[in-house]
Parts: sequence; C-alpha cells; structure tokens
Amino acid sequence: MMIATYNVNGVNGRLPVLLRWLEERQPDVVCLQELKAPQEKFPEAAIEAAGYHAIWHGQKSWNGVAILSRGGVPVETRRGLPGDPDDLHSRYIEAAVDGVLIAGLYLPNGNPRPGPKFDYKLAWFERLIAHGADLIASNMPVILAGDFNVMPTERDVYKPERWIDDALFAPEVRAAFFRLLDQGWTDALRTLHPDETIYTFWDYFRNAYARNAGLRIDHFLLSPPLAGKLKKAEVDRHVRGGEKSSDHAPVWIELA
DNA sequence: ATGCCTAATGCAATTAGA
Repeated sequence: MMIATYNVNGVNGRLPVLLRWLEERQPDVVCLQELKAPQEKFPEAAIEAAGYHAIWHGQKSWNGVAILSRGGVPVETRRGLPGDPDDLHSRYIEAAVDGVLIAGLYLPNGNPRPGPKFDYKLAWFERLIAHGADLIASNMPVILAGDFNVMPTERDVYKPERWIDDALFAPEVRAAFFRLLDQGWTDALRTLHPDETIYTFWDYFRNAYARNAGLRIDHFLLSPPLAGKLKKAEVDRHVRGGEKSSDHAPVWIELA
C-alpha cells in the first residue's frame, strides 16, 4: 500500500501537475494540502477520471485538505481537529481507507513569531497532541500525514542558524513535535533514512530549489501497529523541479 | 530588515505562504 502526501499550493492551478504525478506514481492513497479552493471548486471530476475517490474540506483562498483513494472509498471519520469549535480553518480531515485510518493535516505556519498566528500554531499543535494520544490509545493502524510546518532537527533545514527564530523551527515548536512523536509515533522518512539530507519544500525565492536550500516539513507519522510494516519512504523531488510546480514536493511511503 | 516568487481574489493591490 502506497500512501502519499502533497501540499499542492492551489489544487486548481496545480491540476495538470497533480494529474501527471498521479499517473506516474499511482499511489493508493493521497493526502493533499493547501487546496486554496472553496468546497464547490474542488476538481472532483478530473480526480475521479484519474481513478480516485475523494473527500475534501475546502475553504475560500486558503488552506483546504483532501484524501484521495484509488482502492476503497474513504470513509470519513472526522473533519476538523477536536478541541476548538471556533477554529474554522480547513486543516484536518480523517478517513478509514482499506483498513488504515488516514489523518491528513495542514498545521498552521505560525509566522510571524511572536504573535497571534504563532499562538494559533501552538494551540493547534496542542489539539493535535491531544487527539494523537486518543489515536494511539485506540491501537488502530493510523497514519498522520501532511504538512506539519516543522523541521524537527537541524538535519532537516539547509541553514539551521537562519531559522532558529522562525515559527517552523522555534524550540517550542520542535518540542511540541517531539512530544507528539514520543506518544509512540514513527517518523517514517527519518526512520528509514537516519543520516540523509531530506527536504520536501524549497522556497520559490532565491532560486532555492537549484541551490537545494530546502526544508523537511512534510511528514508521515505511523502508529505502533504500522511501524513494522514500513518498507519505503521517498520524496519525488523531481516534481518540484518541473514547470508550474508547487513549492512542496510529493512525499510517499510504502507499507507491507 | 527587506525583497526575492507564487497563488487567490478579482481586475489593483493585498494577504498569505514558509
């Protein structure tokens, strides 16, 4: 079973790139982030024509998450992270797909720090940690997949000293990531590639991709029942180098 | 410290991204 995550940065503007990559990679399940489209503007027909069932939570202009599946129909279990009924951002969607619970998430960026956006990021992270504990306690096979907007360690950023005060690399954000991980989650990419430089995002600015000035911020976290089934974990970085690319590359894992 | 680039909105210039 191959599960992928891809922050598309605009699902409609990115549709040709997305369809080409789906055809090439043929993942079984895909979590998408930053749809940047209202609910009614999701390209449902094109996704179906490509062979995928889809559920999505859209939002005008920003955010937006989706789960695609070419096997079983995703059975939605949750839309929106519990813990704050006033949070209207479309950042979390969860579904059972072929016996695995898939949580697709888009954690807030949080810049500038300090400020209300950073406070929102930390609060959102606390809600994710609380929900993560429930998911671990369920003993179900669960995958948290998506854009976490966190570089966990210095190995995950091209120039750590430049990012230390940034909301993606601040000590309290990295600490939150490891509190989540310490519940028993497995960081799939880092586990299979402990010493590699792995990036999933390259800024549009400053020719970042050509300079390989990247960040590892898109992650797969596996619950204990899945940890032993992890076979592969890769970044399709060539997609980032293509025409009209998102600033993120697709990332995927393979489970036995 | 800011701009560098890109997308969405909506038709100019702003907001947001990371």
